[in-house]
Amino acid sequence: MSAPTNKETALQKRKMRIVEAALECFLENGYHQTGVREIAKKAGISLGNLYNHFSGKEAVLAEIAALDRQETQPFLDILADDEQPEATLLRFISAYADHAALPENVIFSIELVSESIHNPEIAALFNDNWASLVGAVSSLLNKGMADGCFREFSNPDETAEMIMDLLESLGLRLYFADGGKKKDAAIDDLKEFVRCAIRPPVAR
Amino acid sequence: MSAPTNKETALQKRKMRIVEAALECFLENGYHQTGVREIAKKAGISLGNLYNHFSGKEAVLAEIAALDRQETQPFLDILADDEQPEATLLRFISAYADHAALPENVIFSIELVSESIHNPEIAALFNDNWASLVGAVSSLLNKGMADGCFREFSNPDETAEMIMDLLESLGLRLYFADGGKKKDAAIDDLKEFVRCAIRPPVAR
Amino acid sequence: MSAPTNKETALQKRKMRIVEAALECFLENGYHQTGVREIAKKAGISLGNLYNHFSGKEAVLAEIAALDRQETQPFLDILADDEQPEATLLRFISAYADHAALPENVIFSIELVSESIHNPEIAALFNDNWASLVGAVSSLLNKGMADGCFREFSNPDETAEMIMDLLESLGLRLYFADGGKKKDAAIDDLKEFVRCAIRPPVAR
Amino acid sequence: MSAPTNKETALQKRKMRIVEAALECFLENGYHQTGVREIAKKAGISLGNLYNHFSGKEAVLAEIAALDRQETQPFLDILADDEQPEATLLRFISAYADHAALPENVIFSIELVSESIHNPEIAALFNDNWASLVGAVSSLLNKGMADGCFREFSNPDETAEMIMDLLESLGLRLYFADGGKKKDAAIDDLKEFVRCAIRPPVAR
DNA sequence: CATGAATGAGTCTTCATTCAT
DNA sequence: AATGAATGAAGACTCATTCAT
Repeated sequence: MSAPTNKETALQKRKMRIVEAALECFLENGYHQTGVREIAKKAGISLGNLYNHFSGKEAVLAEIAALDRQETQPFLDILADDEQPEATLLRFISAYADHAALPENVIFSIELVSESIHNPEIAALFNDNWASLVGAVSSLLNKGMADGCFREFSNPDETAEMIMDLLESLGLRLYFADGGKKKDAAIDDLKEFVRCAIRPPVAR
Repeated sequence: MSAPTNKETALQKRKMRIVEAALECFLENGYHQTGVREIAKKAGISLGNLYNHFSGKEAVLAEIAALDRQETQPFLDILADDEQPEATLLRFISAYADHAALPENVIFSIELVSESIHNPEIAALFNDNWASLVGAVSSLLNKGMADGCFREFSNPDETAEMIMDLLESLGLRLYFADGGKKKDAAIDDLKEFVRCAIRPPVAR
Repeated sequence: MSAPTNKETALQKRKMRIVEAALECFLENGYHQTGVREIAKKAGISLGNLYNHFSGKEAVLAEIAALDRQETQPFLDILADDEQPEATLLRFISAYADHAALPENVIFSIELVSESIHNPEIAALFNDNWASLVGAVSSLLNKGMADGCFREFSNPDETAEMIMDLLESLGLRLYFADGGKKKDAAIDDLKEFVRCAIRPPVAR
Repeated sequence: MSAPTNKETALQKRKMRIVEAALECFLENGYHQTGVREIAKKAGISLGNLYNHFSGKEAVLAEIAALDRQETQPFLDILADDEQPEATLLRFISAYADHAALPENVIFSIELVSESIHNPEIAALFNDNWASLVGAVSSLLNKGMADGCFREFSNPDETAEMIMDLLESLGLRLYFADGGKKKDAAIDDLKEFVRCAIRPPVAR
């Protein structure tokens, strides 16, 4: 494998510029309302040249979705620490909620879900990301069950999904509440809700 | 109140036909991918005539969103029975989950949320619906707290929102799982999750 | 010939209402920018009913142009007094300039001329009106020539046309000057110009 | 100043082709009756490409109006010679009348005036052109007054406007007379009229 | 790799007019 | 005479994409 030449990294930088420009546009006006021209302009390149880097508008969206994967890693790292499952889970919730509550992430999540419905390729990327997070949470739940610090879930995978659902939904809710709701309080409520939902039948 | 004339009802029927046609189209191809021509064609009327009934494409979407309100009523009715809060809540969950899991409802929810981001009018209609459901659930939670059959929520409203979030998310999840997941099992898991989340600290 | 019944006059009134409404619309937005719906609405009748009175949008315009003829009469009356040709001509100029300077008349003249280019029927009506005025002025010029108070025109008809041109143009100019020009001063200048143009070679 | 590249001139040529095509269409059917498709077709380009050169239909009209300015220059040149004001003026009248009598110029003038009423941008372009001509005529009149070969105008600017009015109106009149009137005779009559209108009180 | 002119199907919407009631 | 729903062609304009340079 040859080391990346300057040319190669320059190209990647160019691609990055496009992706970033596209992301900005999508967040501001939505995927469908954004024109390829607009993206190229914001990226500072010519319209035609964009097609030398991406096969089309959709490919740009796919690239963004793929890059999203990178942002997932820190959360997987948090979940990897399974010494104290409950503490870890709560730490994860705090961290992920902070991330999911960013308006840009809310908007982009919706845009992605919405696009997923009629676009299998995007759906696949989206599911991938989701599955890796759910899998990690699920592992933690299993560990906690084994340790006896969580109750017996009849279906840990499903429980993991529901916890993730709550986190994503929180972002959406805060977005539409539009400042009228305190993020930190909402996160605390979510933690309380989850803690109750996973604690063993008899309080410790 | 004067009785509706034949003309009036015929007009309403026509409007209904358009709304139904539009709904079908939106579900099949999404709001943005659907052309006004397509709607008119499916409704069996001329393109121009559609504009005699609606001011534009967006107005059709708004009408659909407004009609959605009617579908909400049965669930409010269920929640109104607060004799046995827990049983009522579980009944509501079953009913609403069934409803939210219908592919058409999933798709339409997403389409509506997605549109809400860049379209305040739709956002308002959507929020209205949501608020009425959350309010009803919240009332029930308060009653349950007073009765002692639920734990003390530090914030019943937020709890209600989370329960609703779980229900909406369930639909989405089942939709993307695309047959690979059993609806009934998932609903049971959700009930279990919520039951644990709201029960008093010491098991009854 | 039977006397007009109440019904007949009511109909004419209705037609008048339509014509007036149309005129208002045309002045405000121009003939092409005005929709038939708009006219009907302003006239207080239904869209379909307008077609019971006029064969179409163009027919309404034609009717307006025809009615314009009536407004011409007073000026023909002024010109009919040929005792003192110069005084009469100057009186006519004052009166017609006042009329031609009204914004509504300017706009309508332009609209009519513009439409005349691609529409022979309108052109005919327009020319009719014009010809009757030019004819009357021409008669006056001939009388003045015979009386010796005007110079010998090599072509009185053409001279009459030019005087009328100056009057119509004055309206247009005042319209676009938009308040920056004094109407009365402009009329005085026009009178001076015409007086010089028609006086005999040696000053009286 | 860098020399225009081949590309630049090719582009300007393309723009010219569009402008010419549009002009043809406008003359034939009028501005409002002409569709953008028609222009593109006549220019031999695709519909969409027209929008790469002009922001819209109106911009094409504006460009035409702007180009009209160039045609004005020769007349300004004629008027610049103020050695013999009367001779110069008469030469100008002949030249401008010839120009103004061309059917295409008549039609286009009307179209432009008509559009000016509801469209300030076009009005501005139109006024510009007009003002430059009136200004030049006015200068000449002033020179002629100083030389004593013209009478004392109480308002030379206004007089200049009236002379221009006569010229424009002549075109219109000849257009509607539609062959029934001799252009040259009409021009002679106009010259006679103006000569009388500007000569000093006592014949030379 | 870079450019932006060129494409043409596609967008929503408006319009004058007709017609059943 | 009166209504307004129905028609469908025409309106201006946008778009993702291609291609010659």
